[in-house]
Amino acid sequence: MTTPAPEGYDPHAYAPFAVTVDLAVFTVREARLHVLLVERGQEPFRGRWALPGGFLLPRESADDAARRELAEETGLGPDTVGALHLEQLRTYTGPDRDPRMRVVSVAYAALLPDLPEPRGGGDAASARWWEADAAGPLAFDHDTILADARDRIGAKLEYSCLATAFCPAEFTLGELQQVYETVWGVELDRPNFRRKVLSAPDFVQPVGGPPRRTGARGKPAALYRAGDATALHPPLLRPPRTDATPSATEGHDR
Amino acid sequence: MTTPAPEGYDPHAYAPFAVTVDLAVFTVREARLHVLLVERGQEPFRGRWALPGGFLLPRESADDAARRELAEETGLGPDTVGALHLEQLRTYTGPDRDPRMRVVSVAYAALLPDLPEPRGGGDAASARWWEADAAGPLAFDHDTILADARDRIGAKLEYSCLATAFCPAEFTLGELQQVYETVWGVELDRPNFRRKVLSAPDFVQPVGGPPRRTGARGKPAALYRAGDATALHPPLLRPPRTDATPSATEGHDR
DNA sequence: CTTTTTTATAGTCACTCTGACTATAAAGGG
DNA sequence: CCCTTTATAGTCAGAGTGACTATAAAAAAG
Repeated sequence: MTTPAPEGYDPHAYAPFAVTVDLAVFTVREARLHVLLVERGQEPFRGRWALPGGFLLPRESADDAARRELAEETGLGPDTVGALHLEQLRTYTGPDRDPRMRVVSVAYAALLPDLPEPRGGGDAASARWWEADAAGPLAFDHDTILADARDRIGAKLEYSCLATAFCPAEFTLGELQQVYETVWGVELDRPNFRRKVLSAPDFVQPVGGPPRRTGARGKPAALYRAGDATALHPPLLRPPRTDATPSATEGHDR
Repeated sequence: MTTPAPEGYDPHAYAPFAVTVDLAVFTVREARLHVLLVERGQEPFRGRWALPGGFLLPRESADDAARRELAEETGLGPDTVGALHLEQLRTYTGPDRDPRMRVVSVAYAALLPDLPEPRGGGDAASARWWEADAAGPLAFDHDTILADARDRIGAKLEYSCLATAFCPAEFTLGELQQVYETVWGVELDRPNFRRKVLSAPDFVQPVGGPPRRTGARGKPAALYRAGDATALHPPLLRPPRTDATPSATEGHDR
């Protein structure tokens, strides 16, 4: 940056911006994709739901700010928040995206296993999970951010090992498949899914010991934990949708 | 953003940041990947090379700023700049990335066909193409940005139709293959490459008329232009490198 | 003008991967 | 004890891929 650097270099000669982070926090519960939203307590968009987020502190990176805000909104311990998958999505810079002032926002996507209801700790008076499809019109440009985040997550499931971030430490292949089916909105063939996951090196590793027994019906499933790989070879391509879905990875800025 | 919104909402109560865009502008010339760099005229990093870029104007989006800066640095007409492929990479927010002040930078990658030397118009006194592998230590965190940009471009060639952005309006399959080989740093089998490109729907369309005749040696190649597709089905996966290359898509923020 | 060289394009073939499907195993419920 | 449910194993045809060979169309060499 700053290539055509100014002479005296007075910081106030350049337009100051407020910088925030916005978080699209996803989980899969009851076979549906959920997103964490908070209700706004004041204008603008008072009473509307919004993605959690907040301002960067003066000496804080956006990654740090995202983890801090996430801990505040969810009440998760810093150990949990420090370990979870957090991915920078893109930055939204439309000049009118906040009616009060010029704000650029660095958006993140975070993936969580199914957890108990968030404790509305910190400043978020009311935070709760919403089914992603039912997330009404949100404040600011958060509908756009949410849609971009869903697209990105869906795409990354294909060629990364991201899906395990939705699962608890130990999980069955059925649970992992449920993640794919929920995010993609398709049904997958179980033996084929199994074959592909197990043939991808280091995607999952079997965990010894007896299978977990919840009040489930059929044959108990073997447990796995996430492997060391981060990329998926070969990729797990989602079946082509009959209705042409434009990939929507391109173009818009606000 | 701004969920825990303040009461009186004084903009100066929140840390102001300067916001810039940085551009990693790539082209393929003589079978090598090149990147556009500018030499810094003042401190810090005086005399070092850097990615072109600059500050956002008060009512300008980052996309607009990127196109404006690109036009200024390259001397390209607004029509050309308006049409080229510009992709937001990620935003760099390390608190110490600029020693003078707090600057967050939205990084973009841009792809150009091989063009004559940039006219150092605008404020960039000296802008020139550097071979990407020979781009020495750059100013600020631009080495990181450049490396991230190369990773991203290489990955996107696999599953998008991005490669045509490196080619002129009409190109041969050999030229398109050269783009893949240069960016990936591998050699590809020509008949197989041809088969895959032509079988991908709407990746390229043949252009009628006589083949272009430069002083080339062998049988003249048919010309194609970019098709309507933006995504590539099936993807054109790069051959697995013998030396394990970590995908480097994850993690670092500055 | 013929031959050689060079590049583009067509075609082959074995192997792998994939999707669709069937079969068996291990649990719980009646 | 049989039936239902879920997990896991296996099968098979077709698509896709990598490695390779063959032919076509140009320019350069002789």
